[in-house]
Amino acid sequence: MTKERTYSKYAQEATLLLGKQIKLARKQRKWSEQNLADRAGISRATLQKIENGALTCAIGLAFEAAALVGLNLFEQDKLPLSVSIKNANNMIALLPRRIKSKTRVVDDDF
Amino acid sequence: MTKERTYSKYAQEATLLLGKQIKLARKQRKWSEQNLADRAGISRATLQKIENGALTCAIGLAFEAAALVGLNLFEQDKLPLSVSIKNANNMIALLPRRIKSKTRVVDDDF
DNA sequence: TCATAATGACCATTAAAATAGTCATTGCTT
DNA sequence: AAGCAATGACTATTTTAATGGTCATTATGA
Repeated sequence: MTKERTYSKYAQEATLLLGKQIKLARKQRKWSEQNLADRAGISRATLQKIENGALTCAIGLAFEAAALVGLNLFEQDKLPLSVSIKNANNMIALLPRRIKSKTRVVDDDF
Repeated sequence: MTKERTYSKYAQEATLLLGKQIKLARKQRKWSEQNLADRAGISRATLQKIENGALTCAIGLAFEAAALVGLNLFEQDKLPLSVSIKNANNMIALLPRRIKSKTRVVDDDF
């Protein structure tokens, strides 16, 4: 028995939703799986996993496919991603460089 | 020479932004890297890659970390993710099951 | 109707991620 | 001021993803 990894419902649903949105956008563009896979530079098998919400796929490949079909990740902040990145960096810079955890983490691996 | 994979600027920035947002939220919660890694059930090395915007990390692991620090992916649609998934499925069901690509894909692998 | 190609599902192989471990540095707390 | 723990970086090993291939099915365009 290989160590079974568990994912939160949220992570599962977010990944699945991304995949479904990619699939929908691809079909709206009338692109076949192979067509989009070629554009993204990935195999059709991998694209199928992405569209099916596989949690193990590389995030860069999934985001690449999403970008190709015109999906807008992080649409909430209407700012360019580069600006949002800088904003996040600025926020991080305001916080202590090192965090001393007060809390102990519970080991619920039983 | 291993075949070098290229990513669009958009995929790179989206991945980096997600990582920075995770890092920021983690610090705001005063969690150390090890602390969050333990909660997510991943190694500290992997969490570092995620926070640094590595494109190769498993999307499920990244989303898991994001969920743990309270990030809201897909915030634009205020609906529960499960509802959004169903909506996407309904939209997909309205489209032809198979797409006959008219366009040929250009092979720019030179 | 009919041929074609899109889809879904496998499998074996190869490439790469995830891990545990280590080490040096240095910020934070007391 | 001092000790400790957080961070950043790296390595070898194990685990797993990504690939290319195949095959059956069947929706779709001609």
